[in-house]
Amino acid sequence: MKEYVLRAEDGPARFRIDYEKELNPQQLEVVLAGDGPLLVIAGAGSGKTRTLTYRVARLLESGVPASQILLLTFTNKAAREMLRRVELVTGGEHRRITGGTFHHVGHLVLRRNAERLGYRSNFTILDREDAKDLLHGILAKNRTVATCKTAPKGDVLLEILSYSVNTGTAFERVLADKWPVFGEIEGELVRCVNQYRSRKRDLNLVDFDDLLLCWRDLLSKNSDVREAQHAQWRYLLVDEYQDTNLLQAGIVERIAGEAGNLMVVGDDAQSIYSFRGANFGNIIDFPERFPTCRIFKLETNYRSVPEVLSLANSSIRNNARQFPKVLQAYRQSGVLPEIVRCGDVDEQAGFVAKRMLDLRDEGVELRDIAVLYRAHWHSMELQMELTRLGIPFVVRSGVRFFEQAHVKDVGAYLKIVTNPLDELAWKRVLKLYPRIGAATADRIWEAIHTREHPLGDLEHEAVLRAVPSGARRGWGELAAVLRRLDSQDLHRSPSEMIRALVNSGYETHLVTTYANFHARLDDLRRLSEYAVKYETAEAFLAELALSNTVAGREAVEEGAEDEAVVLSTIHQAKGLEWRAVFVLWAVEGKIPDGRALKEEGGEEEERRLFYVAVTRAKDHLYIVWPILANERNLQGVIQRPSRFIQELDRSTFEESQVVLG
DNA sequence: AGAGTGGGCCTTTTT
DNA sequence: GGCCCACTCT
Repeated sequence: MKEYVLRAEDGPARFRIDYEKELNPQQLEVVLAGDGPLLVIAGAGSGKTRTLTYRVARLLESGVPASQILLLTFTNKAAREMLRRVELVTGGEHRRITGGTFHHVGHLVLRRNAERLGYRSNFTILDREDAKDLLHGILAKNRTVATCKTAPKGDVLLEILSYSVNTGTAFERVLADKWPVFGEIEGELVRCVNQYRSRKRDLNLVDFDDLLLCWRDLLSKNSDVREAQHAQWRYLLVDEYQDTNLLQAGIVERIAGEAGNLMVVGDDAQSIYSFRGANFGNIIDFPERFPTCRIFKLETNYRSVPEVLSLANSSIRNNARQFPKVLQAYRQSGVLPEIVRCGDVDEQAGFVAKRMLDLRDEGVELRDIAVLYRAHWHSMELQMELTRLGIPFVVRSGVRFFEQAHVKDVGAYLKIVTNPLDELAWKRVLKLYPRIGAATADRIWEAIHTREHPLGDLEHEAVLRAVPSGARRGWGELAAVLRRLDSQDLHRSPSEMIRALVNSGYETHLVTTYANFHARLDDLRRLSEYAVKYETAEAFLAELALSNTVAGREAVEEGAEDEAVVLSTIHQAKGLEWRAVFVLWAVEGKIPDGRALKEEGGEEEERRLFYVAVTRAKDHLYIVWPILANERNLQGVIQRPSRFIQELDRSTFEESQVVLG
């Protein structure tokens, strides 16, 4: 288990920084500000990370022990980047600060206080797919729901529940407001949700939301815990505050206390996560919640040429709800953004690919180019075109690395060994063997989980009775693998466990099941190497569940994207920048997304998303849209350019049209 | 009865 | 690519 109590022997700082030289006056003010609550409104590209980094350095320099600093970010990537830069600035002193996503730190807190919350400390974390499966199973067993025509599927019910948890709204309320179609089976759905909650407890499982919920409740109900954490983390810094939800704000506020040293940084114009409960009000109302707070603004943009910035400003001006601020360009004038009209989807892909090659000839490296879009599948045609032309690319969307079947399978074996009551893991693994499907898996699980020592009784008569004769051989193999993984000679090392698993049968499964087994085997080899960092399977599994695609990919295959163009959803591009950015599919229905528009405040959120997309560009910005596209079963439907294009000031862009030749 | 396979249909964003 | 359903095979 990773402990979050860090070095006790923090000494005085041994580095010197010339803050006046490194920072602009606005940034400097933030960095040198004294104790108490601080709100920093940081525009896109205004050196937010830089400011946070120097603020941390300054705290260390003035004698604050690293162990008293808690740095909360939104993504793993942001966390790693921040800690790396702190280390750089402070001269590489290995002063460990508690840093990570809310979920990550919540996990550490929960491990430590599991018993108090009614869990055993070897609990495992459900990722989205696991949680969905668990709910699906409960729904399928409910007669009323199963026979009802308009019943939610597992993933929909999970979304409703998650939204209710993250916004602190009663489940029934969310159901009535946002999913009225399910009104008639409300009572049954409530029952299912309650079953889901108790199943998690019985099986020693927590989902993503529990990591936050348990933490918040722990702080609310136990003044001793609150005081301990308040004393431990005397300095809290929170990045991307505009995307935090009520739960997260509650956690931070409880730890910091009313006059605590809480610094929150964010940009209301870049709030794009309200669909999962992010609360705009956290940042807007911060001054009211913390009456003694001081407010700072960072308004100089260092990233983009003024042309890109004018376009961005011209767009976001159309939003009513925002902090007034004027973002100013620091850089010299460059080229105007281009809005490119293409004949159809293939031309759109063709244009982007060709322009990429031109840019490369002009000296822009491929890794400095990104294509951004609203939804995963919007990049399909482009991927084909890039493949055809041999242009290397990495896709930062779609199926996540850690969510691929073979990675999930390996995780499931490890989960069984660490938490033999993990029903989902058992069933996933069982179904990998011949002649074992859902029904047989259920029966075997029933026989196993009632044993006092599930892993010790694999060949017990009572268990064997549940295994039909056709499946006996597979069961024998599985039992042997599990005994091997559970044996002491692997030293409980997740890395060795993965290797042992691959060597004792799983490789055969891959070879017989997947055409691309070679790539998958490579993945597992890298996964095993990556796992060396973790001493216990629990720690490793938690990392698997809490890491997103980007982090996972990068962690596992370092440097693979050195020479490649990046394809990403706009959401995943937040906080990043490239010399050239293409915004794909800028048509009504895609950007803005048709469904998102139906949500309250949907148009403004979609506009902020557009704003995030365009402000990723440093030098070159292309907004591309096709006139014709296929929709459902209709071919060649005429598209309308995005309203976000139409409302732009005409002087902020140049229009062009694709002529293929 | 239950395992396995193929076709049809849909596709928001994520810790 | 994922999910569901209908169909066939054991």
